[in-house]
Amino acid sequence: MAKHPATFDLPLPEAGWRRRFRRRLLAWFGDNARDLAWRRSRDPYRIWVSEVMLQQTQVATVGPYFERFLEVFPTIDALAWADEQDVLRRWEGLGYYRRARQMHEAARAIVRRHGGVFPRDREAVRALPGIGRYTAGAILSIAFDAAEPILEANTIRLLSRLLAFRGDPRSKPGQELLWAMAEAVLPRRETGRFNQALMELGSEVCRNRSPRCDACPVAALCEARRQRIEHQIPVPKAKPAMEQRHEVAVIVRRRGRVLLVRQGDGGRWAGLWDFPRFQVHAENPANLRRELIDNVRGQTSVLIEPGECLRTLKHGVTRFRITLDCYAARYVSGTPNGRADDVKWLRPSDLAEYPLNTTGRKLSRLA
DNA sequence: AACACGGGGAT
DNA sequence: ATCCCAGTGTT
Repeated sequence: MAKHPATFDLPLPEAGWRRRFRRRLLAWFGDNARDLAWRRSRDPYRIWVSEVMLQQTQVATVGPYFERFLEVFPTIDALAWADEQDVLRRWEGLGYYRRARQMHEAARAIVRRHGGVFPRDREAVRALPGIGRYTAGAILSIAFDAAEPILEANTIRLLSRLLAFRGDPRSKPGQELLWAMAEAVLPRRETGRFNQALMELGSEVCRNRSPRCDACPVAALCEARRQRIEHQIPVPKAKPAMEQRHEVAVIVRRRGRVLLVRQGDGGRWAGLWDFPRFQVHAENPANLRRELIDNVRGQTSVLIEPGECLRTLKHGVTRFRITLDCYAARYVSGTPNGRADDVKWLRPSDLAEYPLNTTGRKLSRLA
């Protein structure tokens, strides 16, 4: 191992190691690359869509969304001119909906600033909303073979193990080391294929729970393997305590229509529609009923008569485990608050046209 | 550095 | 039930 810069904890590999690593990795990838939809084209737009969908989202989950999205929005131009509600509708169920809104905004920026052509310039790409260091590197290398490194979940694990890096890979110094490693191993040519090979190996062989070192083409080059500490790397993420929370959603019916509200910017499900939904604190049914009525009135100025609980769903978000009771309610009188854009009485059959979050979609089948 | 952001796959 | 996933942007 070569001498390393003073800022790093560990030495980066020297030239001979890097050469052997690349050769073995690429040979392995030639035999083991999965046939993924976004690997069938080098259109930067398609690569971009796949990379954004794949942010914090598993390959298996993205699968069905990718082709459907591209059927409806086949080009940057098509996406740029689309209605945001339509974009969100195609994203429904994928989560992290900010990604869809930012990609829509970025498409408009590409039309405005770059004539509708995806830019090749690193700074221009990084300037687009929703494209950070990883996604920029991935698109530029995969679409254009630019000499850009990548660092994401799979390669963090792989590179950490290759180096036997015992620190926290999410920390500032950990990130610096691993980005330097990602750059150090990068070849001059075919950087896109190489970066995908890194991710593939990290995903399929250098797995989180049970790494398959017996099937790994670079096991002999792996410092964690040599020390038999591959199971201890990377160190697990600190988990914030889950908080229990109780919410109520209300299906307010009036003359064959149901009341929907649109979530404001910045928070959960921004831009999506939902049934009126509130956090409640009451323990017993009588108080809960009172609280429910007050909440609906407070947010919609609508008087309701709540019926029985239709069903209870449980779901978790980042910090909360939520129990959601869904009530049917009869409209009595009043007018919903808010702009007409944000509050609507919809025919149940029209709910299909509106982007809802996943629990909202489940409840919509009761409406 | 710590958080918020979603939903589902894997064990 | 728990951890994690082809991260980004804000505080």
